[in-house]
Amino acid sequence: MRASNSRPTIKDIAKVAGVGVVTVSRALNNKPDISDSTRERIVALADQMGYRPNRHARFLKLSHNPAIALIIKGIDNPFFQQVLDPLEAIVREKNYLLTVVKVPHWADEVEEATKIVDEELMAGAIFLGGSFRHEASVFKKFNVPFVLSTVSRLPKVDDSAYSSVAVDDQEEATRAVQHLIDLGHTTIAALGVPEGDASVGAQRITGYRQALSNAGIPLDDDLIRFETREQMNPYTYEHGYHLAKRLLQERPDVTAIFAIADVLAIGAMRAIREAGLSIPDDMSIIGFDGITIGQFVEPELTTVVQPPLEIARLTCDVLFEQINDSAPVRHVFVPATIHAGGTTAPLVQSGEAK
Amino acid sequence: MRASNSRPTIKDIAKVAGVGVVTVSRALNNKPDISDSTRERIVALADQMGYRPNRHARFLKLSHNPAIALIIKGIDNPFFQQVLDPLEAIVREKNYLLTVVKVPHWADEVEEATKIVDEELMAGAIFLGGSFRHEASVFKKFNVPFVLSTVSRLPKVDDSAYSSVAVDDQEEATRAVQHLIDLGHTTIAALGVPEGDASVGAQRITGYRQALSNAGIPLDDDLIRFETREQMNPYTYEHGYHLAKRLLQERPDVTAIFAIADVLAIGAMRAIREAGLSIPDDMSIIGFDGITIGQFVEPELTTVVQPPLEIARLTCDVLFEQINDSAPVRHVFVPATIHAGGTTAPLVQSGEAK
DNA sequence: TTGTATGCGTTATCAT
DNA sequence: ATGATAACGCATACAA
Repeated sequence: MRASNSRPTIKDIAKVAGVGVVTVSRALNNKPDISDSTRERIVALADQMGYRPNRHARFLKLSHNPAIALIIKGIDNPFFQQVLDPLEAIVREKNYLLTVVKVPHWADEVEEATKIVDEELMAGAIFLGGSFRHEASVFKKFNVPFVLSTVSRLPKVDDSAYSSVAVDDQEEATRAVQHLIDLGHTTIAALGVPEGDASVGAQRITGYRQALSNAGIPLDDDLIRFETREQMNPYTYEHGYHLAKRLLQERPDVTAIFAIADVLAIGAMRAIREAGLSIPDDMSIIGFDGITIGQFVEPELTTVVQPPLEIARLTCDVLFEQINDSAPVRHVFVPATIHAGGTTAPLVQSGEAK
Repeated sequence: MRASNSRPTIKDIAKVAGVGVVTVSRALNNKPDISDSTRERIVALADQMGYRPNRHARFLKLSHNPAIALIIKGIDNPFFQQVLDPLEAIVREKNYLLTVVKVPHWADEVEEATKIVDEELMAGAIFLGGSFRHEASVFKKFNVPFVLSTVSRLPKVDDSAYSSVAVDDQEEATRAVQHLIDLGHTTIAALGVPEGDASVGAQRITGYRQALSNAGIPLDDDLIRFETREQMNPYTYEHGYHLAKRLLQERPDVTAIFAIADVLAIGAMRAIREAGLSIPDDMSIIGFDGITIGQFVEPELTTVVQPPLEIARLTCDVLFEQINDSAPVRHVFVPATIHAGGTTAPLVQSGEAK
């Protein structure tokens, strides 16, 4: 039953067609130096015999494997799905195979990627998300082109060591918080980057601090909420829920929340409702990402929208120009937009809070 | 720059170590017939030289590729993510590589799968979701074990042609609709399986009809809503929203909705709110799947919960017992449970609707 | 315990 | 235009 032994090889086809293997190879790969008549004959025969090329054999010889590894960490965030989808389409369109490797959020994504890429002799890699705690050295091991998607600056690593396509997380976060400040809020909490995350989470928090600082609002670290439970994905509705639950208990003076991800915001919204507060009248909240579900919760989520299609397209552009043309590393920033939903409102100046 | 030419092979290691290639091969694969001292020496050397086995070479020889293809159609449904995640973990734990192939919902998933599996000489395949319009014949082409996950009965195909792990979609749908009937509803609409879908969608609609029939409620096909726009994924919030929007305009007599997927239900909830109706007082709605976000919308979604972990585990069980022990095909049904949220309520007997 | 020779399916080189 | 042969990296049967 465990067939596959029955699969015809070019040798079999050659035998049946009464030609040499190399002729078959040429016919199947649209190479020159072969008469149209024999080509057609062979192609038809191969099709009829149910021939499939053996990638292992082919790429053992060619040592060029048209495959891209897509390393994705923290898949739970639906936003990644929204960029993964077009990414996959584009890669396939270029006749490359995309191998998606999900790594648990506590694992070392670069380590995993190196292994896969090396063993499979892949042509390149894309890191979607991820929290890079790495030193520059780990990227040295990487001997194929790679791009960081939705991740921009890496604090410990020199720009020249990698490429990236992302929104300016810090800048956009500042704008988001500025939006809350413009509405009159001054006691603004932030949810929640775990310590040690050296990536988008940290940058968005930096943006938060920046906005407060710009506005002359004193920083209060107690308002920056996160949790560091091991083996727990920080980008989940649950996490946002728990963070907000505690926040509301401990800090009834808060009137607005900046969540570094929509999933956290949506989880927080439930906690806010459970606390008997109304959104946005008693509590404003703004998210980050622009995931689809944000438009279907009540009220519709106000958030910083990252353009998934554009990110996907640019990621592929940068990657393939490195693969095909040996182009140098590049850092692309794409603009985000604030989508005004119904979760933010001007601060009501009165003492009736709580 | 495009290195990978620099990767050491066992030949290089053998040269440096002053031994034969076969000794290296044995050392690296923990084979017997090799002294511990040389093994350790070689392993250390390989590590130091940054050796990585070349899968192409290895599996060209072995013609057994420890890789599983995961074909997933209609990825937009978040429920698939919830089973994909543990699935991936289990497969990796068994030291198999999982290649996820997403196919657009209008493509032929079996065709795609056959190609990949053949070319990569994969050991097996898992179909996650999908709408199988196929005749039995297409499965004959498949010469490796495969399992349909979250899909049970295929109308046109004999049971002996495939394995499956899923809830009993028809039965559970009947229970869901029965739940609405028990609350006193009689004018119950259903959202939305496109015509031609021969899979879970159709079965859940069949379950809906069954429930009405059991209760002696006359069937009204106008209450079964779906759309057949080409190239449009039916399992989205948007789709549910549009279906409900029209339904509410055309049929103000409806008091309850059965959605064949949670995404549709959640999309519909927005349409219901926009129509000025309250959930569940003016309109009850029940979903199917048990996606996480259902617990974070307001009110919390009442739904039929499929157990993703159990489905993932059983899918792997069935697949690997076929791969390793040549076990026969098997059909596993897992029980679902109705999660009582806040979107269903007893019918209020009065004329104030609308 | 270790090494030599062979072949997996394919493509490139060099012939004819 | 076509074919014989070598080579890709690895693992196995067999010999030493």
